[in-house]
Amino acid sequence: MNEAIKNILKKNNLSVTGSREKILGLFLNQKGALAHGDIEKKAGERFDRVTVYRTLQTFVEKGIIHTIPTADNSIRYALCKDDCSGGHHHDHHIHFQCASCGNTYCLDDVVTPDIKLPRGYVSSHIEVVVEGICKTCNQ
Amino acid sequence: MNEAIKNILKKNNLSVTGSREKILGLFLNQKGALAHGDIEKKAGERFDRVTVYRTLQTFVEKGIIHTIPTADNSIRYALCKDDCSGGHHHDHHIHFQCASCGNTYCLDDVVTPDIKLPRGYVSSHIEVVVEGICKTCNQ
DNA sequence: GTAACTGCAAAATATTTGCATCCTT
DNA sequence: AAGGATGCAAATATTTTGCAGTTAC
Repeated sequence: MNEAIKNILKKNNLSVTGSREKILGLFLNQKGALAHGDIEKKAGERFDRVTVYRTLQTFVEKGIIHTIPTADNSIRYALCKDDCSGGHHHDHHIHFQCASCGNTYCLDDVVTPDIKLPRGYVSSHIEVVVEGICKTCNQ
Repeated sequence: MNEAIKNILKKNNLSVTGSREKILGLFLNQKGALAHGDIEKKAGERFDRVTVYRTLQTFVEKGIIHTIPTADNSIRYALCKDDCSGGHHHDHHIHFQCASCGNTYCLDDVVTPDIKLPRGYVSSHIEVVVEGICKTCNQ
C-alpha cells in the first residue's frame, strides 16, 4: 500500500514527502471525494493549510486528482483513473452528490451522455453532477 | 423604469428598490450568466459589495435566478425561466461555458439527458455543464 | 408608521505570496 | 550539494454580520 503511493508520486516526477504521502493516502483510503477542509481537519494528522493548498494544486496539475464542481461552491477533489496524465483528463464519468450524507462520488461506470448542441457550438468537455440519495443512504 | 422588471419583483413579493431594479436589469439585458464580480464592476453603476451579495441571495431564494457551478469555482448566476418559483427550479436545461470568450450561457433548448444510475442511487437533480466554443466565437 | 432594504464598518473565512529552513534526490 | 517542499507570517481576497439611517408600501 505504501509502495503504491510512492509509485504514483514517482511516476509523476514528484519527490516523495510526508505530506504528499499522507494526503494521497487519504484519497486512496476513501472512496468519496474530499474538499480542502476535509483534508485539513482529517483525524490523526494536522496539515498546514498552505501545504494542503499547494499539494492539491500539484496533484491536479499532474493529473493525479481532478476537481468536481458542486452547486454549493465547494470544490471537491477525487482521484483520477490511471489513464489521466498531465492535466489532460479522460474522466468521462459522472459525479454524484448525496443530499443525505453529503458525500460526493465518482460513478466510474456511468459514462457522460452525448449532448446534442445547437448548431455552431463545439463541445470539448462535459461535466455531469447528479444530486440525489446514494446507495448507502437509501437503505 | 422598466415595467417588466418591476413586475418580476412584485410577483415575488419583493419591494421595488433601485438596486434590485438595476441588478435585475443587468440580467435581462444580457444573455449570458453573470458572476458576482461582473455585477459589482458593471459599467455605469457602482454597487455596494454587500448589497450585491444580499440581492443575489434574495433572487436565488425567490427563484428569479439560479446558480451555475463551474470548474473554476466561480459561481455564475443566470435568469430562470418563468416556471421557476420559490427555490424550486425547473431548469432542466444545460449550461455552456465558452473557453474562448469566457461567457456562460443557458441552452434552454437542450434538455438534460436521462442518466442511468447504478442500482440504489436515486436522482433528484441533474446538472450538466458543457465546456467548449460557443456559436459566436466559432465563426 | 412599520417593515424591509441599504451601505458602511468590521468581523470572520478563504486563498495567495515571501522567505528562511528542512528534506529528497 | 542543489533544488524542491514545507511551514510560519503576513498580505490579499472573499463572504458574512451588526447596526444605524433610509426607503418602499
